[in-house]
Amino acid sequence: MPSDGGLGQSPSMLDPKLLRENVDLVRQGVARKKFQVDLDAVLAADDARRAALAEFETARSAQNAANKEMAALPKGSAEFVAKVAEMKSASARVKELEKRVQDAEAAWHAAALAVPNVPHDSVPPGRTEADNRVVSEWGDVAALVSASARPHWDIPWFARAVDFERGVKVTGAGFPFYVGDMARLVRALVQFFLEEAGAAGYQEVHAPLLVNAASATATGQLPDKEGQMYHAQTDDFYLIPTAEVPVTNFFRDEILDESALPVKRCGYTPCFRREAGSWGAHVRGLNRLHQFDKVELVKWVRPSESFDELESLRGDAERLLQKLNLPYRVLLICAGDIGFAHSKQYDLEVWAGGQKRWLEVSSCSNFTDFQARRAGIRFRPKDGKPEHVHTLNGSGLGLPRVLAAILENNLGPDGVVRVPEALRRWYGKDTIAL
RNA sequence: GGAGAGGUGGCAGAGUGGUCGAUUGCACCUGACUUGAAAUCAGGCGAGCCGCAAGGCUCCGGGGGUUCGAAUCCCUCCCUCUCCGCCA
Repeated sequence: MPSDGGLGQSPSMLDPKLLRENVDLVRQGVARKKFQVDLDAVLAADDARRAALAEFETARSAQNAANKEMAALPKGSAEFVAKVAEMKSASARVKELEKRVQDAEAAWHAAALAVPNVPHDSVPPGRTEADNRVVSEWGDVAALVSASARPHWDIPWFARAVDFERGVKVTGAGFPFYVGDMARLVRALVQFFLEEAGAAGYQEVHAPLLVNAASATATGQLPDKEGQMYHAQTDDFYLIPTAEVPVTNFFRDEILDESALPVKRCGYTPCFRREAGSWGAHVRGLNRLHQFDKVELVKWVRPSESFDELESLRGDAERLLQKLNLPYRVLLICAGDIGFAHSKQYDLEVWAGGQKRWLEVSSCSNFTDFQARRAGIRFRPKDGKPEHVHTLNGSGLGLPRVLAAILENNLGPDGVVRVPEALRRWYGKDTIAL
């Protein structure tokens, strides 16, 4: 159930106390990101809200006391009747003050929603993706240069294996059919990713593909990216753009046992993205789709351990590419290119030998307490008050671009693609060609 | 989709207009007793916000209303259960 909080409990994304007591820290952090926000306006709204709250609480306190006295009075007595008359105006005033508090809280909350998470100290400065830092590379890209290399959409049998035209007829652009061996290969990849995640300690969940507005808000898709999600309007549900949304919301408004941390979960789901306005010239074939498959890794961890957990999460994602023998590089995303809710983010990019391009197949991020605050996910320390957990997630991995890299990197002169050894257990043979 | 019954603290479950943020049981924590444990006894035990503090305020599925006063009455939405209908 969506709990948008009553009086006195307005969930915000950034810790309001952090903002109040360390404005400069937040100001510097936000300045490193690409988002613009008027922190002074947020602070002013916070002041206004607290002032209104104090005034309301004083009036309410008096009203409560008077009501307690009345409870002891005989109902019909003259004293009682006089008191009722007296309290009428006081009651009206309390109502008015309460309304003012609600307005002030709504204004403050709206302002606070615009404040992004602050980037971690280890995040490099920069304005655009050109400033992202390559922190490691794996595999031999040069070895993939060959005369027969070509983009996957130019492989003669590709149009039969991944049928975009039939997809257009049945649904629209970006909803292809995978046919025969290609469908098998998709299934093999899903199996492989899930098995690997399970072996790395992630508990598998099979999640809802439609979520309500409260869930989409908690993980940050709403209100920011409303236009990027498909919306089932009759029931007001959103098609998930990533398993991150349902999987992270599993624990929404819950307090976890500290002994259970870190909680690690994985889930395979199709993902649906409208990708409005982002269709460019080099978006062809499997590079960008409206519906695609992905296995997502999600962690809920103690705040003190979240940045170490980010490193191991990234390692879990990297291992998949290594086992598939696909060359890749790891980017540490710069402050200016990092997401709104993110504190630190690594992207994994696989080398597609035919297109001779790097394709993003995973994004591994630490959201610190940003999502947890919005989603109300806490843990109870040994002896103490509940604290927000830190949440992390990463793709492990997104399918279509991995598929593209497999096709392009393993294509022989004979037009046959050799399927990575790691997939044979589920794929059943060692080549694909239709 | 229709009819009916419900939604209260970690769980169970009282409470139908005022001293109820809420009886009680279980679970849990502390202490006593015990060699230790169990049993028993005593005490404690929801969350959030404002405040230097004292203290105050809010929360009984969500939202709105009636009232001096709402867990309790009204409206609305969501959800759960039972029966009927439909259906992979």
